[in-house]
Amino acid sequence: MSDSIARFRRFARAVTAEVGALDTSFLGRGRPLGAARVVNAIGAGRTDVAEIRAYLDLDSGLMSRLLRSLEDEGLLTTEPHPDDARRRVARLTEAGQREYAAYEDLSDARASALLARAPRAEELLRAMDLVALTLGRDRFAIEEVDPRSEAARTCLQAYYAELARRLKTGFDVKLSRDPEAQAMIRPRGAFLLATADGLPVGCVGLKGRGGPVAEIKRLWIDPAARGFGLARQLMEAVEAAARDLSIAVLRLDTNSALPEALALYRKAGWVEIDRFNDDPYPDHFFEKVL
Amino acid sequence: MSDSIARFRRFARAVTAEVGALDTSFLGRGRPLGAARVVNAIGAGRTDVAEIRAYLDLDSGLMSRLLRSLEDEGLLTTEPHPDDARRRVARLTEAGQREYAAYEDLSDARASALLARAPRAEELLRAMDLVALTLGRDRFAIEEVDPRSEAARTCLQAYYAELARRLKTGFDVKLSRDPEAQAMIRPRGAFLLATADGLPVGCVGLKGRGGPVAEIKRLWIDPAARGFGLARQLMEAVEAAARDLSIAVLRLDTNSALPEALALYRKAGWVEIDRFNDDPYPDHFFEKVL
DNA sequence: CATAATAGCTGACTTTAGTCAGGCATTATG
DNA sequence: CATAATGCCTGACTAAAGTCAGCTATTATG
Repeated sequence: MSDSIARFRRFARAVTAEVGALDTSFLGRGRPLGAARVVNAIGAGRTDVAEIRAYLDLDSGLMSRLLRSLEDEGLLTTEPHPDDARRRVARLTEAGQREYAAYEDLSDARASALLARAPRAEELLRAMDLVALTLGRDRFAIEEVDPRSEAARTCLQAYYAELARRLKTGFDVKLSRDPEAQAMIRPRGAFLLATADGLPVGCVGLKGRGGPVAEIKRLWIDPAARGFGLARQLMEAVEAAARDLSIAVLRLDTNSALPEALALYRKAGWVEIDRFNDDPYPDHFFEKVL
Repeated sequence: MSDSIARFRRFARAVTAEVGALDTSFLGRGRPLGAARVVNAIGAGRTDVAEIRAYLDLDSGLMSRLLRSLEDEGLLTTEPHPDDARRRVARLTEAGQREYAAYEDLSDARASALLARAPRAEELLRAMDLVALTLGRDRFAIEEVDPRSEAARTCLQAYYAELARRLKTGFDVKLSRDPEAQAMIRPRGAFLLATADGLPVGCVGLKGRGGPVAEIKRLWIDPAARGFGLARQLMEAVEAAARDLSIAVLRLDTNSALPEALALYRKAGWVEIDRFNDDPYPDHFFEKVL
């Protein structure tokens, strides 16, 4: 398949040009690229000098000089790290934050200009998601969030939409047993969100009733994030959360129109049991003793 | 949709890291990036010095010095352009070709390493195609080729596969009137191939019988290249080719399962006519007087 | 508590990239 | 055929990036 390599490389050429153009636009703010990158790294939350150095792959001497020049410009201040006075942390001043915002605006403007001229923007974004997640040096992060948070709701909406698409019967949340949020918040339950580079890419809910039995609900992975073992990671994380909440037995229901989910549960040691609710959508029921 | 911007930018971060890593790997061959880029540009077929300069956006002084240093290394030779002695053309020596091959190997290795770790490589490539074509600074090129050439056959295979997928009846080339290649080669007809950055992305055939009436066949556009008006461009090009061959009347048949094709023909001034063949697949017939 | 390791800083570099004015052939143009 | 324009070259820069040895202050370790 040398053709795949040619296709990959056509892609690489196209994005190289795009990346170069963005760098050039950064120069427009009268500061060399190295300094601009430092401002952006700090603005993005990388405050530890060593961390920035590792991220940007800079020599310590060069890093030091860049910090000094940005300090002279009044864009940042440095101070010793509270836990270790050998290390330093950098912080943007107000002027620095304005500069960072200006760089962000440049990037945002490029992004929206490009999206605007794309004939099928949503399809393009899905493609970009897949590429970003495959190339991504950051792996996935899993955190516990409120199921009513915006990120959680984004995932849930996508989950409902996918069920509606894939179940032969369609899917209407109102007809299903929609767990109220409290059941998926500690101390009764939990709701886990998986993110990649800050954007939500998957979720799973643990719906408890205060007793030793709880249910796994709403396991969903962004199509672009499938194939990386994220569902398994989320399931492991939610089982850990359940143990933490002293849950002894986990249950879940699912539908045979979702074969990848069935396969996952079977492989992860879940055993099939009889129907335990009268929800109209599921046709398979599983249990796992922790 | 500020979320789209966030998604775009996650993509940009991921590919920036990837691009940077490739550049770094180029440095491993003991030559600054500028010089490496020149070697690659020439290796890729850009021999004219002015053309390389425009492509890499280099100052004439800098370009000159890079050429000189590569000449000193024995990687290339320059000579005056045969048509215009002010211009120069650069040519890689054998040593230069070996260096170019080494750079190509580095790129290929990165590409295949990345593709190997992608869980769904074909889906990833489709995504990359779409991104590359949307960002691509090079627009499409249309050229006349032999319908039996490899690139043409790639398109035709994809065309047949798509018909098989989209027609309710399925599609079997053998049951259709497959024009023999001679009918799509001058002087009887023509076959046009659209490429993007060297890779085939669409085709159209003009099937003539020597008389004033000819048929348009095999119009196909790579899904990743749809929405850019390429079908219209190909139709215009094939009409021009038909005029060039003194064709007076063009005909074509198509199927209502391909609504975008029907819309295109109607918009381009084609008028619907009665069935003019007994091919089992088409259910719509069009004509255009040139 | 002496010693080693770590994080960052400074000075003194080199290399790479980029800029600009002027020059020399060569080619186009009125 | 004089003049202008073009394409490339050279010299003489400046700016940015990257390297390296040695320094100081701090923290970890046996």
